Amino acid sequence: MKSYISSCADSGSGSETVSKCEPGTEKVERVTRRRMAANSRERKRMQGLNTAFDRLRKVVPQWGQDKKLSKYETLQMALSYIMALNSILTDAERCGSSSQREWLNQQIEHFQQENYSYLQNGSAAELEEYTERFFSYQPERFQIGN
DNA sequence: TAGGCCATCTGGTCCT
DNA sequence: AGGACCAGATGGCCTA
Repeated sequence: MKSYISSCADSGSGSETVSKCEPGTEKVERVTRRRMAANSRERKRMQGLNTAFDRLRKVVPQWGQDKKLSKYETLQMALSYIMALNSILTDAERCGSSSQREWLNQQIEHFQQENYSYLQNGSAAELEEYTERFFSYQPERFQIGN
């Protein structure tokens, strides 16, 4: 799999180890067990994090159908998506109640069209620039909690 | 082949 | 002491 230079605790997953410790002692064994347990916990933690990213990918607009968003892109998209929804809700409060539904539909459609074309043709940097321009990103407006 | 993205290992730090 | 979290290092895979 992968090779790493470590102090003495091998992962048990096929790593190549350059050992600086004397083998066979109780202390070494204990350290090794702890390191392996820590590695296992870390893998599990990262898997949980990746599961969360996958769930997030399912609820934000995608790059077309096939391209999977990277973690960075997923966070950027989630940010712009939340800001867009927030913007829509904020502006909707200023609308008359009779035309509100129609206006909301127009806003949502507009967001989807604009966003989709950027996602298909633009780079991450362009998307970020677009997001700031289109939504007039103002961090202080979107602070949550204290 | 270079660069981007990712998984994994590891040691440090903080918290319980 | 041990677990959670984090950042750096490393190497594999994929794509332009």
